[in-house]
Amino acid sequence: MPNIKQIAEAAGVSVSTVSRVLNDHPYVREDKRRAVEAAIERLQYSRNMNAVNLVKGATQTIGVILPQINNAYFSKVVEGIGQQALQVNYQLMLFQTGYRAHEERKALHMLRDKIVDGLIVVSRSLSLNQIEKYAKYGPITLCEEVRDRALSCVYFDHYASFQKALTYLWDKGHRRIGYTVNRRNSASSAIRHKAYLDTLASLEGESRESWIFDNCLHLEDGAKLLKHIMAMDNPPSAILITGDQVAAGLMIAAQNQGVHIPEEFAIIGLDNQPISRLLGITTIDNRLNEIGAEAFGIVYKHITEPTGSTIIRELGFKIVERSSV
Amino acid sequence: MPNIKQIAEAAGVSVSTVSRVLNDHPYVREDKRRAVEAAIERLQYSRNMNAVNLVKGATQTIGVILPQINNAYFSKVVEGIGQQALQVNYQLMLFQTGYRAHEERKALHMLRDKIVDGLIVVSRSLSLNQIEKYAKYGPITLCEEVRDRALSCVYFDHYASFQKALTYLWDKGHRRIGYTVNRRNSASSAIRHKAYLDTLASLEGESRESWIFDNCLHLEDGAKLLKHIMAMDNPPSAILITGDQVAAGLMIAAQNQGVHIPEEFAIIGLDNQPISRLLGITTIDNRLNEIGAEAFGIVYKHITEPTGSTIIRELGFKIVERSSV
DNA sequence: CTGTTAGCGCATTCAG
DNA sequence: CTGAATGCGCTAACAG
Repeated sequence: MPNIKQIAEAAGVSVSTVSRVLNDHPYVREDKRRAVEAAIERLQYSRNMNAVNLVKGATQTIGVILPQINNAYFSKVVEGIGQQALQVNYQLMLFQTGYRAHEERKALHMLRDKIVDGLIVVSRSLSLNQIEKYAKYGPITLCEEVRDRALSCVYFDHYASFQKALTYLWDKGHRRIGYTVNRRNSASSAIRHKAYLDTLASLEGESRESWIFDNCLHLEDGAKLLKHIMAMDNPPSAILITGDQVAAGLMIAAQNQGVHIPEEFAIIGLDNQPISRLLGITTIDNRLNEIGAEAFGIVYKHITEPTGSTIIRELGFKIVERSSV
Repeated sequence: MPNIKQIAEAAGVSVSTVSRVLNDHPYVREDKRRAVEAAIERLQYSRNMNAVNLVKGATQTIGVILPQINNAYFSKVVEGIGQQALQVNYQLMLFQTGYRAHEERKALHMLRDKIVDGLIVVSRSLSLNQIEKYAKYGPITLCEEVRDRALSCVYFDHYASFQKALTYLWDKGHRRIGYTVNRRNSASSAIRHKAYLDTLASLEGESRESWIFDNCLHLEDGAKLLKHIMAMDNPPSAILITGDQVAAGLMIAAQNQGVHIPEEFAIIGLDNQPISRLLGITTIDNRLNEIGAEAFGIVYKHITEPTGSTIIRELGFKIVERSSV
């Protein structure tokens, strides 16, 4: 594997001239340029990007922290990130953490160690304090609402969406309304719970601990959920399911078992995944692709125009009415 | 951001000593080690991995070429890759190509330019000749059968699985059997088509061009497929659907429209995705996770024990009988 | 327009 | 056990 020096010799020029043609600089005489290109071709030269990265202090790569790839929600966000990255020739390095603090920290170290120029945190288990410590090493953007910290973010408003969806159900006549979450102790769950309590209080409706269902992330969890609900003494008449995979799992299980939705109880999903359309599930479109795209845009902006000031972006949402309510 | 030299000064030792403690070398006097560690802590030092990569000529990163992340099939493979990578502290760099030759080539360049130590090609559009050209830069492993080339691979046997599934349908009494593919002009499609013709010929059954359905990849494609089939003059009585997402889409659409499966026609899926279980779809378990895991194992082996000899690994499969046939 | 040269930050012989 | 010195491959002043 030849290096730039050997190309220079072969072409009868200096290394800087080679470097110039490599980087498309102007001011290189045409015959020399051609000589260099010929030498590159002949010796099968390719540049060692590690050296470039070292001297430039950047890698054109950004890291993505997420619990798992094989999941409709996360993949949709990552897809959005990837599409933007493509536009500006950046690479994506994925850190599948499984919500293990150790793995999340390893990803943070990649920023510190200059393996990546920036970081997007799609979902996390580490505390904001822990994450903020690494902000000095490079831009970090979270896909959740974060304020008054050295961290940027893009998010959709969990509170408002819950409020709107709950009110929607209320207006349809439901008085026993529950909801599901992925992890009860996550940041978004706290917001949602508050929205749940607040909204029902303002509607003078009832909220119940037993109408809140934890650990709902995958398709199969939806099937389990149905079973659980059918066995309840006083089940909710409507459920806000925070994830269309779960909603779909419940819906399919319901069809299998002859449970009629929305007659027996209503559901609203979240994420507007393709499957919800097929199953006629009313859902909330939270623009996951755009969240990813925006997240990338933000770290990219931080990299290219370092200002120090943090960026906070809220994305809208809308209820997609179908036939599960 | 301090460098190793400043740490050396602060600790009153030489850079080599610092480097030694950084790399856990033996033969460092305890007090010096502690002095170095203290300096590192105090100055908030972190190593610039680009320099390490440069001098070591490796990055502990492998690249993954795939058309898109947001897809149940590909994510499952990537998940498998990621799990193995984790074990040995390697990073994953994802290249979402959308089957664009240009993007695939860019990923190949990453290998040539030493950004990644190896490459896994989950699915491609570039020719094997094109890909093989880059084998000299580092190990490349494909997730499909490849022989007599400087490329390793891990695959499940499309031919045998088709043969088995077709025979299974035949034995259940079906005489008009069709199948779907994602891209008709892909490598695996050629194999499958041969298996289709061969198997039906040996069974003395009929094969028909109109029973072969192209462009079936996503959930929605399944719904379209159903529509298409219901409008056919002489529809197949059974379809081998190469992807559970498509099978699921068809199944759900069938339920919506009151089409009974398997009474009106039977289907067999592929990939054994969670959704096929929920929907009672008979499917072929092709161990996608393991394919990813094996693929990583192979490139890793090439990196750690360079032998030059190529590795070819075939993984078994089995039919998971449920109720769609 | 071109070449010389000084780093980028670190690992690693090679002498002690 | 330790330090000095060399080089990894490339970019970017700087001086012509």
